[in-house]
This record gives sequence, structure tokens and C-alpha cells, in this order.
Amino acid sequence: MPELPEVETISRGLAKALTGLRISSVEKRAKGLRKPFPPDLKTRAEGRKIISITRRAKYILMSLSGNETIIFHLGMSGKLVLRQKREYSPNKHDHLVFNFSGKNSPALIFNDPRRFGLCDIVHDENSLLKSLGIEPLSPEFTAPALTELLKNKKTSIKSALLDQSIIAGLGNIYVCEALFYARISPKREARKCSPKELACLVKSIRKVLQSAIKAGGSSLRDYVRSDGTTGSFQNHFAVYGCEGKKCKTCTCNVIKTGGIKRITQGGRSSFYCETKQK
DNA sequence: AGACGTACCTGACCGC
DNA sequence: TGCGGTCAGGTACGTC
Repeated sequence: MPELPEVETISRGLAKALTGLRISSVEKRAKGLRKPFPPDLKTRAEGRKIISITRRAKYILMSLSGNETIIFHLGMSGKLVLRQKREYSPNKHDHLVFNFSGKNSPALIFNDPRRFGLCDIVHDENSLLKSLGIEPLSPEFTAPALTELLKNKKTSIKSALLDQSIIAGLGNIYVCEALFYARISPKREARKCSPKELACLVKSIRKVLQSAIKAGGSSLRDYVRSDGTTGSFQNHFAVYGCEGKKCKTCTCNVIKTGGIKRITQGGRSSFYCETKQK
């Protein structure tokens, strides 16, 4: 499911609704997801106040009083949604429920059908996150920085951009979109991209991510914002999911070219325009 | 070390 | 209607 823009949207929604509230109870409705829920999650979280809710890569960090941090990862199909306590009855795949003090406080529900998500609680928030690469929306993400990161990478540019230890937060959709705007083929060897092309790629990644955040993310199958509404960036895809169609501002003869191509790289679909992306 | 395949899960959709 | 195959926004781990 969610890549950086979706996680950012969810994180902002949760921060607005939950910052300052005190966790009154945590209900486990499953043993765990990708890994077991911490056995002491309840005792460590209950009674704590939410200081802040932020994002790092595709992780949501809920920082609590007492120097505890709850970490969420949504995997492919995870959702964090707010529901009114009085109207809450459990749905299928609701795995965790957080309740908060105060009569009108909502409940926070972690729902995840495919169970690839994760919830952990840590003292040192860096433990799970220390191997993550650069944040693509940070000031440190520059053309020289990206050139340095990719200079020895023999793998495809597509695989390199999906590697969370190089750049943290991109997923299949936004990599396809950014490569289209940078006019680079997903098949290109990463170390063979020129500094000029990488400068363009940095701009494209920033632009795509910022536009997607503005649109509230992309809703395909599972993704909803924490208030249950959907994002709209899926209506602005240039290539993702557009096999056989014209790409944006296309002047090619689609009957002749076959339009946008779909190939498989590392077991995942890549969509690209063979004419524009070299 | 780096690159690649595969496993983890459920659900939606398509063709027969 | 149902069944099997395929695909899906991600990450971790084994193997070469």
C-alpha cells in the first residue's frame, strides 16, 4: 500500500487528531503481523501521553511521554483509521485498537488484511530505522548526494531507487512516475546515469512526492486517510498502471508504439514510455 | 559485499 | 456459481 506520500498524509492526520491525548487502553486482537506485537506493548503504552506523531521513510513514529516510541509500518495493505468509540464494532483484520482518555476522543484502529505491517514499541527510536537511507524531501537529498549514492551500483536504477537503505520512502508507484519525468528508463544501470540526469531525477522525485502529498496520496485498493477519505493522486499518474495508453503530453502514434510498456524487474511491474525514457 | 530470488498473507479479478 | 491462476502500494532473509 502506502509509500511516502500516503504515510505522510496519515501521519499528519493522526498528529492533528491525537497529539496531547493520553492512551487509556490498548487492545490486541491478534498475536502480531510481520512479527509478534511486543508482549509489553500494553503496559508500556497505557497511561502515556502522545507528544508527537511524525514520519521517517514509510514508518510512523508515535512519540510518547516516558521516552517510549510506538513504531507503525503499514506494509502493503495496512490502515490506521480513527473511529468514534461509541460507533466502533470490530471489523475483519482489525488487529490493534488504541483508546484515549476523554469522552469525545476517538479510537485508533490498525487494520491490515495482508498482515505485512508492523507495530513495535522502543526506547531508542533509531533501532529499527538506523539502516534507512536519505529522506528524499530533506535538504540533504541533492544531485551530488544521489550521484555519490549510486556511483558503484550495478543494479538497475529502478531497483536502486526502491532500495530503502539508499533512499527511504519511495515505492513502486513513485519510482515509475519519477523516472518518467526524468526521462530515464527503469532498465538503465544505476551507476551509468549522468550527473545531469540525476539532477533531473532529484527534481522529479521531489516534484512527484510533493504533488502526491498535496493530493492526499494515491488510493488504489486499500489506502485511506486516517479519517477514512481517499487520496486523489491516482488520477494524475503519468505511467503507473497505464500499460498500452498514451503517456502524458504524448505525441507518439500509440498504434505504432503500443503506448506505455510494462515489464517486470525484481518481481515488480515497471511502467515506462520507451520513446521518452532512455 | 552485493545482487537476486523467494517467502510472508489476504483479497480482487479474470477466464473457463 | 465456483475454481484456479495471477496480481497487488513492502520488507526480510537465504543463497550464490
